[in-house]
Formats: sequence, structure tokens, C-alpha cells
Amino acid sequence: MTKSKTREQILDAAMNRIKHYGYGKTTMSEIAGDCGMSAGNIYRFFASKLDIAEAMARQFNADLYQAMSEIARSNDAPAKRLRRVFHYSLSQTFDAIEREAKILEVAEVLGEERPLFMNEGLAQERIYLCTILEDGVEQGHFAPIADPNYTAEMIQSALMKYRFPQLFSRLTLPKLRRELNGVLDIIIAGLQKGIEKTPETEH
Amino acid sequence: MTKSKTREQILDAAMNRIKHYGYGKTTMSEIAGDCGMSAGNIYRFFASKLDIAEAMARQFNADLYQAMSEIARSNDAPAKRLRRVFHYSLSQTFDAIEREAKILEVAEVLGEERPLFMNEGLAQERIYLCTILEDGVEQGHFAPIADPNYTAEMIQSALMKYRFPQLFSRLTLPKLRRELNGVLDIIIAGLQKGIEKTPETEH
DNA sequence: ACGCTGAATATTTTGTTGATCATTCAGTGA
DNA sequence: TCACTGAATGATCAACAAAATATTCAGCGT
Repeated sequence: MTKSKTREQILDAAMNRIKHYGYGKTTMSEIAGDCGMSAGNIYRFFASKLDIAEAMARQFNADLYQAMSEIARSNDAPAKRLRRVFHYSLSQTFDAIEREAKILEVAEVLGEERPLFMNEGLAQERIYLCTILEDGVEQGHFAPIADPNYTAEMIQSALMKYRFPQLFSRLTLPKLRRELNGVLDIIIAGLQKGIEKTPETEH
Repeated sequence: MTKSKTREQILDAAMNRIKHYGYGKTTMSEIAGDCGMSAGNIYRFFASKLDIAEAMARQFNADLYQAMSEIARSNDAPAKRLRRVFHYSLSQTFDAIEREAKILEVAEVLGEERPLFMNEGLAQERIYLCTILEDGVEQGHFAPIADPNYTAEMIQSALMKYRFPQLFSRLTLPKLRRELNGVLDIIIAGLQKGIEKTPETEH
């Protein structure tokens, strides 16, 4: 347990520095210095500097998933829950990057060096989306869905642009919200109507 | 007319080199050498090296728009035309980059240095999308659409990922096609059902 | 006047070298 | 034995100079 305490201390020190100076500009020595230990000792708690960044993102995601989970279980209409999940995610990510621009660098580095970690997050998010989709079908708001996880994946694909907003465009938050709502309008209409899978493969 | 002939010659020489060696690695002198002229003379036909890249992309787009225009005017059902437009664009872009990997660099440079050029292309594409959407409404396949250009914009947003496939992901063409179809399934269902614009702004 | 050249200039890229840094691990103190 | 240190190692980065390169333009030949 003291081990986990030290780990938290390291992570905390790292986060403070990285948020302020960026991933590339904070050194293991500095983090160690903040914790009153040697750089080498950090490696007893994190296998690499990248793993610190990953732990940072994991913590950010944990909060996000917590909120998503609550939204997914709420009493709102399924369509509204869908909107809330993606708007919440957009706002949180946008604000975090707005507040601490250096967080974008962490996202870039992880996207590049840890592509599987990103997939993990998408898979987790899909769990909440499936809940909403299944509720929607059950309550008669959505037409039957053959494979909710697949449909969730397609919804994620369509909304990829709003995941790390500042990474894919330079739109302001209001414009992003407007677009997100527009795309959601179409998706929700599609879910209500019922999706007919494409009959044949085009050339 | 001889002026336009020379311009074409320059563009042609530039394209050959850029496709093979990349934008950064081909020099104005080399292009000029291929055309038997001095580097300075190129500037009587192109304002800058970037403008050569833009002309290159413009030529690629011209073919794309030509095909899109034909698809948009075809007799297929509107839903099918929508699919064909995006699948065609995906295949063309993917293949071009597959064939000449250096083309991706041109896309990157233009995306970075000429963001407005990208918008121009999106606007052009929307013209064809609007044709399809309006046909679809007229023929009773799609529910009425208040603002087709806006809806086209939202469709483009949802399909952004498939525009420069190798830029946003590392998926294979079959996987991209599968995803594109999945997202299109939802969009088309939404168009058939009719889109209710989001009633209020969230949080 | 026209179409072009090639030298001049400004900007970028490249190459190099010294530092800095991430990571490892033998060894220290408790 | 356990938690840690600090020196050693290789990798990466930063800064600066040198070399290429993009761009301009005065002037040449027609």
C-alpha cells in the first residue's frame, strides 16, 4: 500500500509538471526531484515515461467513464442520453485542453506510441453506448439493432472528429457543438428508423 | 495559349518528381531543369512552390468531381448514389496514396498551409451531395430536408475519417470500406426517417 | 515590348557537436 | 532482504554553422 502511495505521489508530481510544461519538457529527474527521490527509483513504479503519460490519461478517462456510466443509466430518453454522452465528452476534453494546452501533447504522444490504449478507451465507451442503444430498443424508441456493439462502433467512427477536437480541427467549442448536434440528429433519426445493412459491396 | 502549354509542362514535370521523391525533396531547379528552363522562369507560371502542389491537388480533385458529378446525376436510387460518391472518393484517394506514398505528404502540406483550399473542395463536394439529397426528397426516398447544404455538411463531418484515410488511421481498405458502409447505413436510415433538429442546447 | 536567364537575397534544411535525458543496474544502507 | 541511489550507457534534443533552396529582379537577347 505504501507502494501505491508513492506511485500516486509520482503521478501527481508528473501531472503537475506535464500540464504546465508539456510531456517533452518535463524530465524524469524533475519529477523525481519533486518527490524527493532519485530518477532511477521512479522505474520501480512506472516502466517508462510513456507509462506515466498513460496513467495520466487513464485517470482522466476514469472520470469520463464515471460520468458516462451515470448518463447511460439515467432516466432521460435514450436519444438524449446519447447526446449527453458525446457532448459531455466533447466539453470535458475541449475544456481540459483549453485550460492546459499541453495536455494535447499527451494525447498526441499516446495516439502515436500507444495506439492500443486508444482502442481500449473506445471499447470502454462502447459499453455505455450499448447500454443506451439496448435501452432505446427495449423502450421502443429505437428500431431493433442486430449488433449493438457494431452499431456503437459505427457511431464512434462518425463522431471521431469530436473526440480530440483540437487535434482534428481548429473550430471553436460552439461550432463543434453545433456540428456534433447536427451529426447526432442524423444518427438518432437513423436509429429511430432502423438500420438496414448495406445489401452488397460496391466496387 | 503557349503560356498555358508551358504551365502544363511545368506541372507535369513537378508531378512526376513529387510523386516519386515527395514535395520536400523536389526542388524548383530540378523541375526547371526537366523543362529546360531556369528556376526563375517557373515563377512566371506559378506564384510559389505551394501553388504547384495546389495545382496538383486541383487536378486530382477535378477528376474526382467529374466522377462525383456523374454519380450524382445517375439513375441509381439516391441512397445508392450517396454510397457510390463516398466509396469512389475513398478508393481513389486510398489507391493514389497506396500507389505513390509521397502524395500523402502533399495532402499534409496543403492541409497545413492552405486550409482554405480544403474547404473549397468540401464546398464543391457539397454541391453534388445536395443534388442527391434533393433528388432523394423529390423522389420520396428521403424525408423532407430543411437545409440540404447544412445536412450535406453534417454528412461530410461524419465521414471526415474516410477523406484522407491514411492520414487519420492505419486501417486497410477493406476495413475502411466496411466502416464507411456502416456509417452510411445509419446516415441513410436517418435521411429516410427524416431529421428532427435538436430541440434545445445541452448544458 | 516580351520571354527568359542567372545572380542576389531570404528562407529552410541539413549536419554536427555538445548537452540533456531516459533507462539500466551494480551497489549501498537499513 | 528491501527500498533506494547514483553512476554508466545509449538515445534524443538543441543550437549553431554550413549548405541548399525558394523567391526576386535587374538585365539580356530577340
